[in-house]
Amino acid sequence: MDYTGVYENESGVAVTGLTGFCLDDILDCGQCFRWENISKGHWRGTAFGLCRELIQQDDILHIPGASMDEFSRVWHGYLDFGRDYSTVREILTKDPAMRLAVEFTPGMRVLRQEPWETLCSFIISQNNNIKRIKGIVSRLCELFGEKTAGGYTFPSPEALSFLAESDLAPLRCGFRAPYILDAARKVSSGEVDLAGINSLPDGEAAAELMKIRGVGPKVAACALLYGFGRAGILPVDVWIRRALDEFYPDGIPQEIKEVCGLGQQYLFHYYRLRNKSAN
DNA sequence: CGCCAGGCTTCTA
DNA sequence: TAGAAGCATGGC
Repeated sequence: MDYTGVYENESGVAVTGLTGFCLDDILDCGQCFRWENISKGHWRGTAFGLCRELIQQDDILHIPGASMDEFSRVWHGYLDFGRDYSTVREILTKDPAMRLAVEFTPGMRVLRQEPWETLCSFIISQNNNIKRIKGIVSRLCELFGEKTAGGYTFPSPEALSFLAESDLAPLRCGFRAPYILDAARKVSSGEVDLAGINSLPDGEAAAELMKIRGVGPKVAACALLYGFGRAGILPVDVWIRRALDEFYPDGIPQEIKEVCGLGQQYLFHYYRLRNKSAN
């Protein structure tokens, strides 16, 4: 367990005794696109239709407005508290290159996001930069999501399936517009069965997602890792490609394969920040 | 201004 | 079947 207690008080929920948890690293590492930074350790965003602030002060996470029930239904899973990251770090640090990445941001975690939102967001991510991905996703939610207290939900595949390509023009998402619509239509019709993904092995799960135009190996891998909790799947983008070439010319060591998708998140963040000034 | 971005589809040899 | 070109848009 990566926390020792959860309490509800008049302002919301507090998660105490956190270890291996750094909100700033978790929400600003390219795995999610709907969180806005207010100040250090303080973020606002929407997940599972709930607009909340997340505030970390040392080893305490505050979620104003949340209830105990909401925490166990939504945030426990979203923040991946069901997984013991001290064990994850222990496995990853067996490998010297991965040790560098883990020690760089020991508080990294991989969120467990909504499957459809994750798939759609990473369709938008292709050949794109994180700043602009956030803008497109934000406009998508404001235009086609449902208004909630403080924000907007991520639009359902059904809602998007009725749209024409011209309706998506305000998103300014370029060549990705037909991909979004194809995904929405295939998911809402059941031609691509998101609910059934969980019962498929990795390869077949990826193949199911790749029935959608604009979904290739990388987008499918991201959806499976971030949206379906497949810790052993490793998305390879341009940054990870460079890191793999530098650190693992002979492939990923067998001993870390079961959590290499999680390792990828530490590595992505480490390598990107090391080889760029920032973003 | 030019290069590039959490890639994919299509064209070409 | 491998490799390159083309793709919209805007960040830096």
